[in-house]
Amino acid sequence: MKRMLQEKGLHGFRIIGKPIWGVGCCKRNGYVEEAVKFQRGGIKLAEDLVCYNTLMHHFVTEKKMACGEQILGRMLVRGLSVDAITFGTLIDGYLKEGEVEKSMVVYDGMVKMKKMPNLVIYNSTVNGLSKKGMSGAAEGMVNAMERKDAVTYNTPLNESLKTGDLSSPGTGTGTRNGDGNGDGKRQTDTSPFQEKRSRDVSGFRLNPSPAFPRRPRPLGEPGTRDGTQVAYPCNLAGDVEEAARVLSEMQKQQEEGEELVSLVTYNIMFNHLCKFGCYEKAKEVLKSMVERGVVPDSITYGTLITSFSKNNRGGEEVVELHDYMVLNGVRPHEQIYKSLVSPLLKDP
DNA sequence: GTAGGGTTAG
Repeated sequence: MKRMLQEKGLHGFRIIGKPIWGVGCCKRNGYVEEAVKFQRGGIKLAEDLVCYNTLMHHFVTEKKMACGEQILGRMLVRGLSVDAITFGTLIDGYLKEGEVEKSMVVYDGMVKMKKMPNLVIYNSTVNGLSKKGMSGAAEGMVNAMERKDAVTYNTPLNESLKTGDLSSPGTGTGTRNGDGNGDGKRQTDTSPFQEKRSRDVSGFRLNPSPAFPRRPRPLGEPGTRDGTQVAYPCNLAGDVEEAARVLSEMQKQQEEGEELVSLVTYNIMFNHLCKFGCYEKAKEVLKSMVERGVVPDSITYGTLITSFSKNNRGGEEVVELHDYMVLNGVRPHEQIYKSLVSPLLKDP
């Protein structure tokens, strides 16, 4: 039997008894389906917390929320322990489906079982709320959170920059988006959207679930340095200059030991800086990122090379950018390299 | 020694 499992690629699978390499291992090998079939087919596989959590994650990413609920039910019925990861996975699944209410129901259930929500669950919720346009609610959560990390801010920052879509094609190239633009956009594009957004938020505020949001931990840590709160990036409305300012504040706090800026944060900034034509600023930020020891990845590469090429910044600058990133450890996005960079290198 | 959850583009 064990050999059969191994032949199927289910290495380390155990038929009950000892420490296991359960479904988690199958998943790595792309065999979750097999594991599920085995389970249905009466072959007894090890059933423990990690195994069920892995199944839960699988169902949730397939958007099979009913199955996720079933997994939770089965765990409870069998008296298995259930932890924050079990609940967190389910909560995140609902939020990704835009089902804020249902995520709150699960959250309440968790609290009733005396399980403390952790940072990941809060981040997940902030992410879900932001993507639903409920920036006010998201901001409320962030303010109520005691601990935060880079993930906490990434989605709100991204969403906040997206909203002020000043699409002015054609004028894109050298124009800096100074103060003048701010007035123009307020009168035209964004106002209907903002109205809708604040309605959503107030709707949320009128019917909040009793225990939600709540502080992550009642830990009254005496030594917390306060007054160093980062301005929460909730209403940047496409103002990249302001965003860049917020970023440098966050970088400052990073130096004081708080992990608030990550590679993803930089990638978000690059994306928006380029969209708004702030190429020089983008290069500055790239430099400061590298100097802080953050290595660009293929998303960084793709974002920067694509927009620099699109806007005809000149081949030289694109190549220069490519070289700089490669020298600093990026593995170029292959397709983008082939289509945009290597043609520039042809020398007859 | 061991496993499982959250963030960015196209």
